[in-house]
Amino acid sequence: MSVKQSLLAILDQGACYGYQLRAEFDRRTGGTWPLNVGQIYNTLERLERDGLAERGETDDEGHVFWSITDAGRAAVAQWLGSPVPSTKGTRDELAIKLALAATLPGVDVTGVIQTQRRASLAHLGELNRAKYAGKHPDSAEELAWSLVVDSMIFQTEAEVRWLDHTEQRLAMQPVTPLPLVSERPARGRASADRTADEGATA
Amino acid sequence: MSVKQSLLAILDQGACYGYQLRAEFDRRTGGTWPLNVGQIYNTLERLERDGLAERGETDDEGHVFWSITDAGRAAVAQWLGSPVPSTKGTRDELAIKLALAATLPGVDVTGVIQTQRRASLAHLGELNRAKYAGKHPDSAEELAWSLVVDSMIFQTEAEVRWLDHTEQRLAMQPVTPLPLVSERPARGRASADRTADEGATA
DNA sequence: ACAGCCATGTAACTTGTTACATGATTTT
DNA sequence: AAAATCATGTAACAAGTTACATGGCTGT
Repeated sequence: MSVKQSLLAILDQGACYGYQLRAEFDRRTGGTWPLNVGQIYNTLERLERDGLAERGETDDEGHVFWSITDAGRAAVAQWLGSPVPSTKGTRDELAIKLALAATLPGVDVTGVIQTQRRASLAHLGELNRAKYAGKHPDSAEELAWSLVVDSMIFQTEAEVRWLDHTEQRLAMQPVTPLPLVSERPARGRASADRTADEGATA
Repeated sequence: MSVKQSLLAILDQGACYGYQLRAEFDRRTGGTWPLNVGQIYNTLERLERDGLAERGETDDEGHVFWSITDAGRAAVAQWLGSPVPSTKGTRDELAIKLALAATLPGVDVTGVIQTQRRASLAHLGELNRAKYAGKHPDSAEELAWSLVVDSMIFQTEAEVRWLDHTEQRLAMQPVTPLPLVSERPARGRASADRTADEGATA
């Protein structure tokens, strides 16, 4: 949900045509978010539909220029002024995967963790190699790129730490795998003494 | 892309009907991945379309049971046996947002960072509060839930560290914002001396 | 009777992603 | 002439999300 906003933020600097828009996006993210050209035109039409951008003139070379609307400018300000929406609940694939692996009978959780750990460490190595591959962030482009790489490094490091932490926890307190509940839940309203403890996780 | 796999992994334990499937998923993730009931039926049909699950009998109470196929079992083994795909390039909304904010003229990057930091810390507080809210992970369900919460905590902590790190970096080495390139890129093949340094970021 | 859960499903929609078609221009 | 790039677009698809319709069962 940030491609739309990103393109809009660039459009806020001045009218662009599609291809140029991608170039600007690439330049500012160092290609860390591979953006297909076709996607630009999709997104632009969606922005137009939502009243955030509008199709402008075509110059003599055939470039179709797009500009931002007032509503679009407001959307950019809103985007930059508010934090990234912290999704209540994870959409973290790895966390869910391990939680499932830990509670399903017959799954080698430790094996899953080890495999993941190896892959994450390898990924981390690649990231660090890319980071120090003779590049000194002297230009603004490279600095922006290295910020994104740093973010990936930090996230991956956290992933590894969590994997280790989880492995230790599971070693100390082995999980009894949960089989499928054999008896089906009773129909009708739940008994009244269970309705109060719902908000705990929220 | 893990809902499909998750449901399939549960189906691997035995035939289920839709509603039961969601209950099992919820139980094993502690509701940290809010899964709409309707989504179950969508997903089941997609699994069927892909030959990973198949519609089975309906019992006398009207429950439509689903079971896993051989291909589905293979898919589960594959899923659990291989690491989560490390997307080349981030899809990290926050990283991209900051990279853009840092390279666009007229954006208060520090403000963006501070706002985000406050929000992330608040989120972290909620997570820790939820974690220690009288819950001791004695049951397998609660342990699985607490693993997911730990994952969120680790990720959010990494986020805050990265924000601090980024703020310091930008303070030491201010970014000259990049205006849109005024001259349009030349058409035709790029000059030969730039073709070699593409693979560096990959 | 009514509220509320159990249970199945349908339809629409959002964002992201990929493949393809088309043609102009420019360098080798 | 061939290859590569610039440039615009269309179509289809994948995955997730939400809203809604429908009906049965059960406890208050």
